[in-house]
Amino acid sequence: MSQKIDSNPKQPVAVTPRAQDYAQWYLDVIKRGDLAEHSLVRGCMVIKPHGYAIWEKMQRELDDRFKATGHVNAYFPLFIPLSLLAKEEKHAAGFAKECAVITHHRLTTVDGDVVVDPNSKLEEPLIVRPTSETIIWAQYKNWIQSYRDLPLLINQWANVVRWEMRTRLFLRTTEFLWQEGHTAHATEQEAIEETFRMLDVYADFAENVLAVPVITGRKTPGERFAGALDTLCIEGMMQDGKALQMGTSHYLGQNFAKSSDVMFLNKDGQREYVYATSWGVSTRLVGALIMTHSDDNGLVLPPKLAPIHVVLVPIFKNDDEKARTIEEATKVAAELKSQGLSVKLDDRDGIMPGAKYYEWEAKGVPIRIEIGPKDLEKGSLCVVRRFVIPVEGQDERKLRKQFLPRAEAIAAIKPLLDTMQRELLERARQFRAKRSVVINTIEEFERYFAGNDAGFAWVHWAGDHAQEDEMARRFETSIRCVPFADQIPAEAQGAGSCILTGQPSAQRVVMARAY
RNA sequence: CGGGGCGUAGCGCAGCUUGGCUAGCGCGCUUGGUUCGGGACCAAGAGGUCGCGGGUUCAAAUCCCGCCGCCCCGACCA
Repeated sequence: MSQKIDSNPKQPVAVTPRAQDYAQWYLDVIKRGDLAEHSLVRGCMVIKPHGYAIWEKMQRELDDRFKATGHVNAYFPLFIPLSLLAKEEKHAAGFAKECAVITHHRLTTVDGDVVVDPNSKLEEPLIVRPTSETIIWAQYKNWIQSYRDLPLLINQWANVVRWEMRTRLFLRTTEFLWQEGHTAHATEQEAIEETFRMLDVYADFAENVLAVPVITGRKTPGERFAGALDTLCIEGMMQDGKALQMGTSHYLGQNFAKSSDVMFLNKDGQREYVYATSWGVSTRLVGALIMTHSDDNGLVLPPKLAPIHVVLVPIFKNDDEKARTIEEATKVAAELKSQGLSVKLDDRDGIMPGAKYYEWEAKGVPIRIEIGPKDLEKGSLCVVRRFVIPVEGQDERKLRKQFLPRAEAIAAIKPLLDTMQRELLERARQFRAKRSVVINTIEEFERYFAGNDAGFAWVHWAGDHAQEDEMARRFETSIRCVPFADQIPAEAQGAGSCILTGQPSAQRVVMARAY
């Protein structure tokens, strides 16, 4: 039930301000940005071309990084025999509640209705993959004989299905797109190094491409991936102060090698189980992107992920001006394209320039260039940034806009995109810093999360799983991660005592509400 | 699965309480014209199994029964 917030019904429904209703704002940004929509299937979404283009850019960046670290892509089946999934007990138990199950393979017509043919029951049900460890390791068994076959470094881009009870566009849908890396190693140490290496890839990607600052750390046993010995993660903070898990990297030990019986002959001629990792990020990252950078005008994209870097809007009053401004815009577009930029010329007729501005802003295009008759006369271009770091006492819209001599303007675009990329990361860092706090007592903790500006609480913790649940019940918070040493800000360093139990604690953890 | 809400044109809704003319409005869409430096205007159009199935009635979007679907809030999760 989206509510109209525009008093003037003649105007299109704008984006609900963040401050008014954050959840609705998120949905509005997606809608106005033309990123995705609900489908006919409950819990599933349609990723529209603009949203998919962003995902494609993420894929490209990630895939390059995977290749650079020695990985190759492959593809494994969507369906997993039930017995295969069941082999690794903890893993199977972890996913049991959210598996789609295929039980029949044929339809038939009864009295004009198309129904499932009861005679087509499968001997063994198939599970739609919630993740592919089991099916992949069933193959690895045949691929790995010797230490010479290791390491095996494979990634796949795929869809997976997890039958969640409640869904949100991009953040949690029944079907989603992701990549899953599955590697096999001869030694524990090598596998653990891989787990950390890929977490670093994710962290680098998050900060340098998504412009989302992340905390790297380790999940507590209760939050660990089903079947893993260790789960590492990157955690981001959204604009409502909630944490979002943006990627995970798991050290699986020999669990899957044992359940799939994958052994290799080492240099000493002895048979050993191989050591495994798996790691993944999903289309959830699009949600992270939206919730980190976007504003009340709609989507804001870091230039490195923007499907369109620059949109050109010609402004004209008559056919003559139309011809001349479009001609100039076409030239400018060509010059920008030759710099490797992605450029869109919006020469649609019958739409007011202002309407175009709103539309492309809602879609997150970083830079707009307006070209009107005055620019033709002066040999100038009007360059407008999608966002600007506000300056006290100055009109933001004016601040975003600059009139530059043509050549100067064209030369300025790439540096400006770089600047904007940097500013987004910096802005997000500052926001996170502002919404992070060191807390030492449970009373203080309670007050903090009772307020409207809660974010990350750095607290000492020595509790167990049950006590984590207690915290969740009382405050709706969870331990997002046990951060690595280099992630801990100066003011949060040092040992102390657990916020709940008072037991000694070597370091602080990050607690927050989470998506 | 528990609690709440909603299904009427592509989107957002009114109409239902108290059954009745040809089912309406805004946005969007099409065509023509005037416009165009921050969401244009005028005119003429196109577009509907009123979620589905029964029932009551001379007559159902409206009343009754059954079903289906979606959204929101909670218990699970990338």
